[in-house]
Amino acid sequence: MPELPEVEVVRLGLVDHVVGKRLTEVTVHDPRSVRRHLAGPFDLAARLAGRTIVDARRRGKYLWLPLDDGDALLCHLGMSGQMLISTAGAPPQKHLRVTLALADGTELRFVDQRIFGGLFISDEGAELPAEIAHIARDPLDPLFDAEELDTRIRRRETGVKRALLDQTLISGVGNIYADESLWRTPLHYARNTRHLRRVEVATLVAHVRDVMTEALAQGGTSFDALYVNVNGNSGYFDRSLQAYGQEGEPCGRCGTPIRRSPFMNRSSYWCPRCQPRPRNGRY
DNA sequence: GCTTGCGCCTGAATGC
DNA sequence: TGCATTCAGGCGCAAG
Repeated sequence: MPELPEVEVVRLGLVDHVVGKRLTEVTVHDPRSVRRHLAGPFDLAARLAGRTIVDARRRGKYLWLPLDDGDALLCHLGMSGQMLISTAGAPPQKHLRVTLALADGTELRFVDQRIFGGLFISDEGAELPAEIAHIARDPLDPLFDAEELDTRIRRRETGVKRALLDQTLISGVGNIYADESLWRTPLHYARNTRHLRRVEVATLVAHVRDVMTEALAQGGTSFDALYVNVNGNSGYFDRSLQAYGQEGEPCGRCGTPIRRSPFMNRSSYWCPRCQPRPRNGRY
């Protein structure tokens, strides 16, 4: 599934393949993929036709394409979304949801098996769409403020992994990178944010940034010039994961079998020795 | 205001 | 073999 590094790879692909180009016709094949565009699929298509894409930007896992009229086309890939460049007339992909035809004869195609992602237009959203203004900066953003995060996270009364997944505190962190960063620090996912020490928060944030930077470096290598890549199989996951998905495997530090615990209707992977479960909520 | 949990989806994997 | 159930995940929003 696309996490921040994969989304950044997609953004770079969009810069290369669609920025500066004019949209000629937009076809919505499945209205569920534009459900966040409240005016409906026909309105979305009509407003995009004839517009020129002037940039490709990102905040956290959101992408947006500023248009020449000041509006922006927002995109979230969700769990399974892909942005593909095709030549017009190429056979449709199995889960093709929206086709955006470009004046040069190519097509930008939004393909999404599970429809957790989607497209919508933000009025006057070229600079920063209002719909995503609540999303915090991510750790790869030059203006990311680690001091501010430290203050806000330690004011919270919640588990540290919940905080990592809260996009209003820090964006771009999904379940996989949360587990990897907590393993590296190391911290148990249920540690109370209120009782974290400054150095623990600082170390955690440094590891989040490292994990993402490493994944970005490796994800970029699988990028194909004709394919705005986003299938999550960046190769990084196969080689480098220390915690996520490693249930029963020996911890890379101490050899203790990695454990899997239910967490927010999904899973958390952790080393019971390096990341001991807090007993009273403080530790 | 802050925190928590549900529902949206599909298809692979698992259970009976 | 075939049908039913479970699981995975990010995010918005309603409820607590």
